Amino acid sequence: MLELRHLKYFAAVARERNIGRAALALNISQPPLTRQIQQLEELIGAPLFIRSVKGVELTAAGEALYADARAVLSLADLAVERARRAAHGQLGRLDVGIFGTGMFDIVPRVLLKFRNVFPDVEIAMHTMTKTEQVEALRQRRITIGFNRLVPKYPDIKSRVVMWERLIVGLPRSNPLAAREALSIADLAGQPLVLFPSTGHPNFSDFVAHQCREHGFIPQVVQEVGDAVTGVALVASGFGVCIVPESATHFKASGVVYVPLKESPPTMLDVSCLYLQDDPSPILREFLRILEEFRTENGVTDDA
Amino acid sequence: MLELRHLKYFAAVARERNIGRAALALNISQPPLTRQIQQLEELIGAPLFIRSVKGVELTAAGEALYADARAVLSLADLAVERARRAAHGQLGRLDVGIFGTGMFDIVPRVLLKFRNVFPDVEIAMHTMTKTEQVEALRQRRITIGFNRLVPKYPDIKSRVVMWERLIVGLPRSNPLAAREALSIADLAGQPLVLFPSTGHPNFSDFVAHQCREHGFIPQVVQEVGDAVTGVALVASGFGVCIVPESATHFKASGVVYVPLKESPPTMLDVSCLYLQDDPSPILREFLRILEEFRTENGVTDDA
DNA sequence: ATTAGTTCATACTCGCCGGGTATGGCGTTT
DNA sequence: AAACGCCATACCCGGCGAGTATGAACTAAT
Repeated sequence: MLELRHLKYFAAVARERNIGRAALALNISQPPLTRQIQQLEELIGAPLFIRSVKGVELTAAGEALYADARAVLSLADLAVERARRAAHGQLGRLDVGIFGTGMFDIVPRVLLKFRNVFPDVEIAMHTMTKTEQVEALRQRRITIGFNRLVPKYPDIKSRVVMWERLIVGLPRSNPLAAREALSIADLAGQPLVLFPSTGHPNFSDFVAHQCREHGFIPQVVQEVGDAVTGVALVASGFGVCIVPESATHFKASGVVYVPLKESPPTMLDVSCLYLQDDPSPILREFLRILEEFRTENGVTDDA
Repeated sequence: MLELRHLKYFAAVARERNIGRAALALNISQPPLTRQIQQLEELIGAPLFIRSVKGVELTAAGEALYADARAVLSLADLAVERARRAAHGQLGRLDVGIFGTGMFDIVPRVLLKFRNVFPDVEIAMHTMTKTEQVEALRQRRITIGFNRLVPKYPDIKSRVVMWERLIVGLPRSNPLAAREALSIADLAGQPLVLFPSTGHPNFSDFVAHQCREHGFIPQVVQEVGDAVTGVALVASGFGVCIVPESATHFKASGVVYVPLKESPPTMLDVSCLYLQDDPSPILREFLRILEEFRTENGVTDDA
């Protein structure tokens, strides 16, 4: 049976054009090397070297094999090296579930930090809803997910990546648009655009809850799927909209963003989800990077 | 030390996701397979499988190695196969030295026949003079050469590929251009364009000799390097030109080709040269094809 | 709960084969 | 003729790959 040993020895002899010198280079004695070469020639079914008094030279078959043998040997070395790197999470693929407004600011910053440390890990991003993320995590289609307001699941852990302030998006025509800051109470009676309504608890529920806390029932004029659509509706005068701060990265003409002055300002999380018992070394490395990110930015799990 | 055995066994286990079944497929028993996998894991420095009661599944490192292992194994198989084919002359490279008028007809026909039988042998053609061909053969830069009027060398054998008739190229304005056929004697007094003058014996010497045989001293007006230049000079009225028949493949306006009627017509060889003791299987196969070609066309070594 | 049936791991023996030393054959060099 | 270089052969030893028998851990079924 062909073994890497045969190819390694053969390559040494082909390189040195001399069996004795090759044996020296391989740190073995000459006779066993001769034997291995003979075995290989028998396996191929043709001589690989023509022996002369000066040493050996390659036959056509030997020439052909030499080219391939080097390729096999270096590929085998590479395979071992890559397996080692994969074991330490330095190689492979990180599938990430992302969501609407998350992709504007915080998610790219975290992923960029990760990519800087592990440039050989391919990062694939998939936009999906919260429930899709949970499903995909369980099926191992993604390794981590980013989302907000994540409920507790028995098999899924989560870690807050950052806390975001809430701000109000209004059409420039609205009288409140001129204010320096607003209170949630100021929005009583204003037509509200909410999003999204799927996957409880969600941002929609969260905003409605905040309104009730401040003593009024929100007047919902429209529910949409994502923040971008919401802001678009605000721009065309449908009403006002409470959005996380990162939504301001989405500029829409005719929309003014005004901060909320509640103190401490009402905060909304962006969290990272992952499977409790996923042994992937890439995940472990990612979580390490995430912890660094949290301490750099002073993030804790409480609001 | 890593061996192909490790990769082969590992690939089988990775494919079956089960050590026992993989052992069955490999025609060995289960314990040694377990041991080999453990060895491989120790070599890599990380587990490749996570064992469960249902069987095994790949870790990230295992996943990475599996992809590479298959590549190494198939490349190793390919290497053996290609070495075998190279040993039988079915793979590799045939460097051919060719010369001016040879490339018009006979050389392509022989090489095409060879290519049809050995499509995986790369054929490289190099135009060079007779002396360059001999030099290149000795330095193994070419495996075969084609040429005419090849002298005997101690280390080089030659084999006639075909015999060519001689014909006369004349400008249309020349009175002899109207004849059906010419004798060499008819050319007495005509201005002759000869080629080439390097590398004796050469075609130039050959033609001069023929003229003397027919009782006149040739009146040489110009010597040029190759047949194409010679015919070009004839076209512009420099004189007449004796060329091998295959030169008629080079059409030049204003040139008329008239056969020589000597009986048996004076013949010129195209021969194939090769190194006496070149062991290359490709050369052997080429010579075999060449012999076929000779019997098909009834070629012998005598004129 | 017990049993039967998975799966992979361990313990031990056997025999092949890779690697060692010693030596021989052969051709070149001095 | 002698000395040298190179590869091949002969022979021995020990490691390791492969085999059998058995254990350990867990699941599934009765």
